[in-house]
Amino acid sequence: MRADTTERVTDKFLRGRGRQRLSEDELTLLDQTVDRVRDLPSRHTLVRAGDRVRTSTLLLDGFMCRYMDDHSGYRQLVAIHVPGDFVDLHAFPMERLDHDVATLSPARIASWTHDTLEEIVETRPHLTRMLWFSTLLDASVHREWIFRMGRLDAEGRIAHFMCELKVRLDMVGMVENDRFLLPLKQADVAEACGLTGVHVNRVLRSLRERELMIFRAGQVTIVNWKQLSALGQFNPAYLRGGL
Amino acid sequence: MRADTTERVTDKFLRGRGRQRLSEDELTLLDQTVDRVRDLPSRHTLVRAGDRVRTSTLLLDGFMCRYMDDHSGYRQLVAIHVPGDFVDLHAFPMERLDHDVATLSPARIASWTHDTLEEIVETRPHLTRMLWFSTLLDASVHREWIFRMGRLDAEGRIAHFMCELKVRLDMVGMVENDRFLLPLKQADVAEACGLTGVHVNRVLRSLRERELMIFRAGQVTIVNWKQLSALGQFNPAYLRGGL
DNA sequence: CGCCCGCTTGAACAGTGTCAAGTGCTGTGG
DNA sequence: CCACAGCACTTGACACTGTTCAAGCGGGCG
Repeated sequence: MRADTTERVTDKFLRGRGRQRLSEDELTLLDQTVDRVRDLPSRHTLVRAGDRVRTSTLLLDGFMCRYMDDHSGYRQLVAIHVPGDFVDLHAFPMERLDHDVATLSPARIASWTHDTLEEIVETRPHLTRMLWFSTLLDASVHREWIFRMGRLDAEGRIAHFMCELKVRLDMVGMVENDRFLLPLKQADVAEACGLTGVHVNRVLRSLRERELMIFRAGQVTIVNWKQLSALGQFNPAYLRGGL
Repeated sequence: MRADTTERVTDKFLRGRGRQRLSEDELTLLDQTVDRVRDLPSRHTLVRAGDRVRTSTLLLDGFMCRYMDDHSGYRQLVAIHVPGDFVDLHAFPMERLDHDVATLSPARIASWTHDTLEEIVETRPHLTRMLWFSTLLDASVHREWIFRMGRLDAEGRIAHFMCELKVRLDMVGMVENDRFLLPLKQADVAEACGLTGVHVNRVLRSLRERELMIFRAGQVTIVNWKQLSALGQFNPAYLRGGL
């Protein structure tokens, strides 16, 4: 499909989030030290909670998520990832993860061994700091999710979730005319927002009927950004890392 | 009360969470480069969202929190901090924060200038990695909070919250006989758990009557750890960073 | 063609929020 | 020493949001 086999794997990394602070040299280093690039099928688990992890993964194409299971086997998504995101860079300092990492759609990923990252930390303070920064952006998003779950009702949560995805996808050039592909089931949205699938269905209908947004057939159309972002109390500052 | 004016400021840092990986040398360096140690009154705001931050703070004594406000002025706590926690180390790579940082009780803090941290990053790769690690532990806690809000009911959330505090305070020697001081109002617990103060009150009563735990007069007594941790689906692994 | 999965809808119900009133400390001033 | 104010906590009645359970729909794919 894409004719970009020569595209650098770091092409989307930190786009719109301080990428300009990465030197050409640093990007090249990352590109040249990639261990592996590969494709994963949809709904494939890449890392399981508790596993010892020896590589870290950058998402090049597709959607991934991180989640935790409760006692009854229900999932709670704790993060969703779009192209350009390091999905488990935190595994480098942590060694083990407290959650699973999986694809939501077919995905293309690049990975670096932790030995390579070790060497970067030893020799490249500025690049190290940018990698650190990128894991902290994830933490900002986590905090916003806590806010979303703690203070917003079902409509607000879904509105906020969609607003976040719109801005994040926009940063990597994946939104056109307020429209973007989102290969998620309603049940996935429910798992991300702490709701049941049934209720997500009802809220989506309401948002559609009130002409705020449409989510259908794996595609989102933002119809009324102003009202939607107000409903979700959405302020995109947290996605940019305050730079 | 405490006769430890000669105590190192880093005394509690990362205790129970990989502290043994910090060398004596590294701890000494941190101790010697402290910029300021000072006391803050209760309910004092240290950093406001959006402020440019030039120092980072380690909590020595007392309780602090980080929170975000919603449109109607209601708060959502996104983190709570106990002695030994760096409360805003993430401000070093981020420069600005997306949330406020405040004390919940009188507190004693130590701070380092970002210039000092910059120098550490330039010259001390291993220490840098440990500082990075410590910010990732915060992120683990964030994820657990997302899970708490998304998948647990009111009882589960409060049980989980109290279990987390018990383990974290235990790591820094602040629990005796399943009992610890917690200078929070019921309204604070509500803000941490995404509930109303009224409902927190009811749940606390129920937990007390069922002899799972007692929270009264700023003190928590865990009566039945097994049942309480089961109710909160609590597994402390995320607090130790998988080491 | 028929099955399966994801989406849709309805009805009854449970959990949590809201509103309002009341209790019991603790600290303060007369 | 008592009266009172203020604050956190407590309780009850009621409304509402979201869940649960159950049934039906529709389109893609073997």
